[in-house]
Amino acid sequence: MSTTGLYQDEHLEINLPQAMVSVDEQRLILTRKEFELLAMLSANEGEILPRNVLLDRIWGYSEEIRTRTLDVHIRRLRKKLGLYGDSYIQTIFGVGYRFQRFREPRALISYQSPLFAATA
Amino acid sequence: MSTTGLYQDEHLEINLPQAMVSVDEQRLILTRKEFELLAMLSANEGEILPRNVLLDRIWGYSEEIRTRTLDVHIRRLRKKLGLYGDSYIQTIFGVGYRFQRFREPRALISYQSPLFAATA
DNA sequence: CACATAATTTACAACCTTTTTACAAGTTGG
DNA sequence: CCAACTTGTAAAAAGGTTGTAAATTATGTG
Repeated sequence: MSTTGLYQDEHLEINLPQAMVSVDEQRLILTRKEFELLAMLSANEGEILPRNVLLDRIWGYSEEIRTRTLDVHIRRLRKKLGLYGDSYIQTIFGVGYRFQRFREPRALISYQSPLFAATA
Repeated sequence: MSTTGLYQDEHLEINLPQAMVSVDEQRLILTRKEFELLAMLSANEGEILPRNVLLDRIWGYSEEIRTRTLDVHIRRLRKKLGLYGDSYIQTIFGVGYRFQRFREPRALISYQSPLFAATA
């Protein structure tokens, strides 16, 4: 996301200054925490945000606090993002989460190494 | 809304200098407070106006004053705006209110994942 | 593979905010 | 002074937000 606080791609539009988010032209109603979470993630597009950083910045929680609150909020956010939820918000196992720009799904390409090709 | 103090769309027309508001060509009779509220909101189209700002600017109330006056006036205003009341004046939970331009409702698009499409 | 750890998911309860209704006091104009 | 209108408040009802618990599923490691 740029420093203007705007993000836009084929499906998703985020306007941080105006606190507006749309998916496929459809306005999304986010709660404050959901919005803060998406804001923080998308403002750092492509960067991995560790759990403890998110919990600190958004909740003010220190490391000692054991909670699943972040996970649940991630879930709610993904759900509201609909079809694309999982594609925009990636889980980095054991570390945190990352927002990534939408990428058109590509057909998978098979590769058969000539080295191991069966001989007729 | 522009700096001219005019707002107009498919259904609603607001003329601040002349203090005239119409919905679907029908003149609306607003009380002073209702008008001030709509004026302030519409003059800041798209912007979230926090409760405390509205209460300060329109009522001169400081933060300490606990009152539901704003909510009740919002209600009366929405009611006079008729069918579109809720669409023009959005509630930002825990924050305030926002005036937004009318948006034609869009038809929802169904999506059938090819992965789960029934095979004929 | 078995185990430990992490994340996902669902459901729920507590808490807080807004909405709605009704009423009473205040105001205005004839 | 009366009638109609405006305004603010109280209180109940409705609704939204948030964190947690707990069961389930996924992931990584030896």
